[in-house]
Amino acid sequence: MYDRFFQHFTGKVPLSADERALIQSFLSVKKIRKKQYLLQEGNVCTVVAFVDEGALRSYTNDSEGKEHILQFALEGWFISDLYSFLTGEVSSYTIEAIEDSELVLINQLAYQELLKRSPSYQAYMLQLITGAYIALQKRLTTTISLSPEERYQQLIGLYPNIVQRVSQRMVASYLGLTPETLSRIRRRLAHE
Amino acid sequence: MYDRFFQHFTGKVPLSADERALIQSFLSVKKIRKKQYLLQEGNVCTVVAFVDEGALRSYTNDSEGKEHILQFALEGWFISDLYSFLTGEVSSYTIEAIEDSELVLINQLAYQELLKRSPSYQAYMLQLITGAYIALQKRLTTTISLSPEERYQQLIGLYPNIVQRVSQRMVASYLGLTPETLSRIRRRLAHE
DNA sequence: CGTTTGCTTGAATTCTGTCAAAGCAGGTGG
DNA sequence: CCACCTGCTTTGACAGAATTCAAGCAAACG
Repeated sequence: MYDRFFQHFTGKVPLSADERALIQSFLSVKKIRKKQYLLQEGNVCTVVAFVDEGALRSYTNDSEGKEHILQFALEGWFISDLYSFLTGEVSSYTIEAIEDSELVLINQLAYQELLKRSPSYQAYMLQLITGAYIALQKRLTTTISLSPEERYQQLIGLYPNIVQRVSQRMVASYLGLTPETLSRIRRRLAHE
Repeated sequence: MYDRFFQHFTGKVPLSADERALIQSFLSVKKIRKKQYLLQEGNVCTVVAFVDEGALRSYTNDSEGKEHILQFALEGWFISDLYSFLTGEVSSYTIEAIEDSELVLINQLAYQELLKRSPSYQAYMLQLITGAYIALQKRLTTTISLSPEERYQQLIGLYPNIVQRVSQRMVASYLGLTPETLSRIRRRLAHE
């Protein structure tokens, strides 16, 4: 159940059996079905979720009600609104399962307690947030400095598995395009 | 010299005189003139800079050589490419002073040593990276979900001091617009 | 005082979004 | 198991918005 999570963990930080047991006692497992929400806009984000199986997305709605996807998360990825999770402010994001999924959850109490009690967990979390920061910086950089076509090509180059599992309208939303424009870009690229 | 830095520090984490002395021994001060570089694209980012006086910006160049500004940093802010700083990979960003500035620098050795030796520093750095993450998330969200006009209005609402000290072409670059388009947006807003 | 740099404005162009329609595919319920 | 329905993708025509190119003007700088 928690195997993939601890595989990810020990890939970054070594872990004794005792400490693993301590950490595991603070975690929980949640199954979530396609189209169900893990977080809804206007609520506080109370968990950090590790994706053991399935796929999720986080998005925000603009003033016209249109969705803008911030992130996809497949197996082995984390998803959360760390801002809301850490500050307790309400979130402006929604996190939704795009496939039936199985998650390992860390709630806010577990997060704070484990930071105090487990040095390995502390080291792991620092790496996790650093990794989230780096991923976000890359996302912002490509968003502001590449053309729509370049953004699409980079996405299929870096994450071909995501494009296969996610509908084109979601890819379009992630890239900041309408589905129509993405369809035309794909046609142009297919005709070389 | 280091006063403003430690003021910022103790605003987040309490600090004994001994620990302050230890930390200070690892820091250095650098003066940098307008238009000089703190980091150039293609080099490794070797420092995290705290702005004691002045203003800087970080930007990246796209395939057509156009600049896209990622961040401004005024007094009391940090600026760096944390990705390059932490991983040792070369940076795709340039950091440039836009005013004569005075900086407090932390290099990579100091960063690692202080993490080992100073618990307060460790706690401070965790908050710093978390803060950087949160700022980046806000930046990305406004970039992908607001119109150019909304982005401009939010910027002058949140950071009126930045708009006053930075040229309009830089504001335009930060907002992802040409200077001409920003000029037209300002005209529309002035005519209500 | 001359040169450079930044801001504004206009006109033409290009790209993306919008609206609409049609074909397909997958899922659901009878 | 099949018919239907809903949502996704594609395509076309059109409108709208931003970029590009060009010029003029003001302010800053050496």
